[in-house]
Parts: sequence; C-alpha cells; structure tokens
Amino acid sequence: MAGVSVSTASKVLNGRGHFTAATHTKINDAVERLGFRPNALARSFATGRSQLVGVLTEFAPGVFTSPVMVGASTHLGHNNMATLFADASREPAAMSGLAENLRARHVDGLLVIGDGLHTRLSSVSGGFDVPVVYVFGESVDPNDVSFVPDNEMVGRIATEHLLELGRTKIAHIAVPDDLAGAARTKGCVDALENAGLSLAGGRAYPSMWRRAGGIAATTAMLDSGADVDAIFCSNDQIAFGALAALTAAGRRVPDDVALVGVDNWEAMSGTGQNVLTTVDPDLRGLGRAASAYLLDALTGRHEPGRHTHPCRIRLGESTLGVQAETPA
Amino acid sequence: MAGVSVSTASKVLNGRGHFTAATHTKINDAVERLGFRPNALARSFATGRSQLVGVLTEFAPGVFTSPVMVGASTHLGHNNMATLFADASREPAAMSGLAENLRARHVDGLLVIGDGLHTRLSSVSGGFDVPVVYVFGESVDPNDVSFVPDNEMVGRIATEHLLELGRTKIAHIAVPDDLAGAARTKGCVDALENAGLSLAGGRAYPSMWRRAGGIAATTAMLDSGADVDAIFCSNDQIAFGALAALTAAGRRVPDDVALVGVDNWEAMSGTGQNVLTTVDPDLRGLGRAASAYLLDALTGRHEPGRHTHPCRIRLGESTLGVQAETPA
DNA sequence: TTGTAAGCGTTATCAA
DNA sequence: TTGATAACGCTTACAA
Repeated sequence: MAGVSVSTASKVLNGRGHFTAATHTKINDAVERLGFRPNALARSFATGRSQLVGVLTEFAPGVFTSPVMVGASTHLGHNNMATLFADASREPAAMSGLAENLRARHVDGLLVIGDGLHTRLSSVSGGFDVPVVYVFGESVDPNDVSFVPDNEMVGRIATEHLLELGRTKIAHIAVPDDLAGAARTKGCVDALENAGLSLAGGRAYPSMWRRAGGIAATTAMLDSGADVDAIFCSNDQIAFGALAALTAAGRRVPDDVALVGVDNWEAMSGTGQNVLTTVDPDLRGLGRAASAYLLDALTGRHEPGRHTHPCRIRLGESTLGVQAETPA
Repeated sequence: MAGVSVSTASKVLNGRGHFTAATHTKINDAVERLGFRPNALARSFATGRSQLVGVLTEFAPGVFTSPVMVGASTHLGHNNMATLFADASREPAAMSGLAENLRARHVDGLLVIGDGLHTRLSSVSGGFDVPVVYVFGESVDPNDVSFVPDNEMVGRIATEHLLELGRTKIAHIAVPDDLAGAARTKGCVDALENAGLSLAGGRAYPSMWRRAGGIAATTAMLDSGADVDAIFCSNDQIAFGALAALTAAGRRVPDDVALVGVDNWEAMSGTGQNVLTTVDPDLRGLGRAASAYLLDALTGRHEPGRHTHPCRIRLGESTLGVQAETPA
C-alpha cells in the first residue's frame, strides 16, 4: 500500500538503515490508514527470540510475592519483555512441570520467585538453555543465580538506628528456625558487637512471625526484669505485639522503649499510618534487580551464586516519637 | 530422522489422522532420541492462535488480587493456555497501554482484574477482536462481560446464619461509600425483612474497612445502649475490631453477641486459626469462573453484563463457640 | 537507498 | 495411510 517492499517497511518500522524522508512518510501514512500493528508472534518466530520472560512463583497469593513479581514485571515491560506467569500453589512438585511448559513456549529467560522464608528453592535450571534467576529464595544449587534480601543488613541497619538514638540496652525478638530470621539476628548481634555491646537480657527472645508471638516474647522479657530501652523485632507483626504488650505494661514507646520492626507492613497494607519504624526489604526493588540481571544475562553476563539486595529504613513514631512528621 | 515426512510427524504428534503402529514407534523413537520439543511459538504462528490469555491487573499487590489471578491462571493452565501478565500499578491511565501491548502479542483473550472495591473498571475492550472479561470489578460499559462476587448474597448468607442460630437483635457495621459494602448491607437488610425483622439499633453503624473502624462503631453501638445479640460486620478486619471492643466491654462472644465477618481473612493470611465465622467470597473460584467463561467465549459464547459468583460461609468460634471444631 | 528472496517450525490442504 | 507443498508475517543477508 505504501508502494514499497516489505523489507523496506520492516526496516523503517524498526528504525534500521537509512531511508529518505519520503519513504518514511509513505510508510507511516500506510500504517495509519491500515491501522497496521506488527504481529509480535510472527516477529518472535522469525527472530527466534520470544521477548517473553517466564515468571514461576512458588505461591503467588503470599503477601510478599506480589511486590517482587510486580517489580520484576514492570521493569521487564519497560524493556519490551512480556511476563509469562505460572504459579505452583505451594506444591514444589508442580514447579518442574510448569517450568517445562514455559520452556516449550521458548521464554528468553526464567524468574523463579520463592516466598522469602523457610526453605530453599529446588533448581529447575536443568534443561534450560536460557538464563534462570531465583528470587526471594535461594536455589539449592550454588551454581544457580539467586537474588535475596540482605537480611543481615536488615538486622544491622535496625540496630544501628537504635544505637544512633543513644539506646544501649537493646533487646531482640528473634525467629530462630528460619533462614531469614536467623540472618536478621546475626546482623543485629554483629552491630551490637561492633559497638562493644551485647543483647539486653543476655539472649534473643524467640517468637513466631506473628503478633501473638511478639506479645508473648515481650511479656516474658518484662517478667524477667530485663533492663531494656529498645527492641528490634524480626518483623512488624511481632513489633505490633510488642507495642501492645509494652503499652499494657505502662511503658511508653519510644520514650521508655523504642521499637523497630521489619517489612514496612503499614505501607504495604495501605493503612496509611506510619507508627512503626521499620526496615523495608524493598521487595519491588528486589524484583527489579533480579530482572535487570536477567536482561544482562541475555547478553552474556554470568555471576553464579547469591546476590543480596539492600534494604532501607523507614522512620516512624516508634523510635522518633510524634515529631516523625518532618516538614517538607 | 524417523524417515517420515514432517506432515506425518506433525499429525502423529498431535494425534490427528490414522497411522500404522510402526510409524508411531518410528516417530516416538526419534522424538526420544532427539529430545524433540515442539516449538510452541511456531505453532502459534502457524495456527494463528497464541494459546495465550492476557491478564491485566489494576493493582497486583492488593491482597485480594492474587487469589483471583491464581484461580484464573491455574484454570487456564489446565486448558493449555498460558497467562501473559501485566500490572497497572493503580494507574488507570496505564491500563490501555498495557492492553495494547497484550494485543500486539495476539492474546486469544483478555482478563482485566480489578481490586474488588471502590470503583468500576474503565473499558479497554475497544480494539480487541478477542473476548475481554472484567473480573472483581465491573466494567463501566454494560455491554462488557463482568464477573464479580455476589455481595448481596454475602450479606444475606451472613444474616441468615445468625437468624438460624436464633439471634434476632442483629446489628450491622456497614461501609456505605463503596459498591461492595453497599451490596452487603442490602443483602443483610433484605434477609432481616424476610424474617420480619429490622436492624438492631434502627440503623447500620458506619465504618471504614479497618479494625479501628470496627472498634469505634462497636463502642458507639454499646454506648447508645442498643440491645444487640449479633453483629454482621462488612469485613473481617471490622469484626476483629468488634471482637476487641466487645471483649473490652465484658461481653462474651458468641454467648452474648455473635459475630460474622467477610473475607475468610484467617485462612487467606495463613494464621491457621478459625476464630471468626466469615463469609468467604471465594476469590479463586471467581477467577476460575471468569476464565472458564473466557474459554467458552473463544468458541462463541457471549453473555454481556454482570455475572455474580456465589460465596460460602465458613463457620468459626465467633458464632458457634469452641465446639466449632467438628470431628471428621 | 531500496528490493529480492530465503528462512524461521509448524499446520493444513490436497494429491498419491 | 503417507507425503509434497503452500502458507503464516516477519527479519535479514545480499544484490541492485
């Protein structure tokens, strides 16, 4: 319709080669009039690259999975990559079948997203000739590439913030039977040691990830008569429990006891409040970092092993008091 | 390698036509030895059907979005359809661009997933020559196909359960400025009218969707001296607030006041508890129903308008007491 | 600066 | 029951 060959049209539309202005207009006019849209499927077929990245989640409904996925998908989208999604619904056995499925569709790369806690991800890289990146969970195979939050940094940042505020009797409510929890504890203990201090109460107070655990641990701490002016809680749920227990016991937060949690839960759940000082693991950023790596891997980058993603602290009333609202 | 033509191989592998057992073996052997995997991309290109369904979410990190998505994606996967994912990150303006993107990839159909509350979904069906289904949010265009939870049924089921337990002084904590909330209220009031009753306290007690709202509304209710033996709360967060306020006021749940919420939050968030009787909107089922419709639409089904998906009640201690744990 | 033609892997039509 | 061959819509040498 533009009176040119298909190859000319192809080149112009993809900005390859040099053509006269007249040819450009002819082609653009024809595109306009025909409402022409290139068939991405045919293009993928011709080039052998699908411009598709598989995203395989261990359990998509998990609260922490979506931000990682969205961070990844958005960044991929900005780079003309579409996201082919599949969820294993917490059945590890389903993973390889779904991966196989994505492979048949010739994805250019694969992102395997874990649920961030508990266990390692089983490796599905075998059989893939395209890059596979494990996110928010480490592959059992150390030769695979994994991206995880820097949980030691989480513990360190939280503790250093409390130290900077002049707190010295810092207790820690920990989740021991968990990869992420143990790392957060290590970061906390390390930061204290660097300051020549050790855990208030002489030990970490164990808890589950839940609010009720925070209440129980804090109650135990107060009952033991431990002298404490700050608590680093391994997540925000625990910190909310600690807040409740402290308030019930007549301790003021942060005046008597300052509190730091982890997860940036208030922002994530959209409560619009900012009561808790919290360490944000930046899960969107984690997804973005992993997909950025994947895009680089498409052109040869290969750095096997574990990549940690930095966290950032979000200040709130539980350490700064109500003056937390700094004017712009 | 099998010594047959490509067309024979193609037919055998797809189970089309009749061939001798010898041919079958020859081909299967070759497949085995070569590790042959059909190229889904080439197939899509040849057939003109991509076997791809676009899933466009308004805000994927929203707690209620994932179950819908996973329900849809899983059901589609069982029908050889892959899920092409894109998220608008709460920017309505982004929707059409993303939809355009999915269209360029020649998806066989599109699912637009809302966040279940507040507003209607803007229609992106224009320009699509494949079926588009709106889920968990109704399209502004009544000619579009929408799948939403049956929120009137939610209110009705909750209220009928309380009536069956013999409660007659049933109060309601409502969220008025919201499509879903208003429908739940209507279902409740209808059920009461059918039983010849009306709302305890003479009116619904307004609240936000949050726990704090439940506390405030319940406190107001108690302060007003209303005579109440049950409360239907528009969601579980409100119900948890009501539970706290009732307990603080020395009322026993369910002995003095029975409580029903909505969302099946305890199961969704994996707390492993079952304190609250709740109406489960069955969001996975909603996703499944919408994608089942989409698959039918591929072969001609067309029923424009709003399709409601039934809910189901989950009994818990807040209406049955501790004997809720029925033996298997 | 533009055009010709081969090729990507599969399905589908028709003939044998 | 099997095989040749065109076709799907695009990219990409290579030729002009």
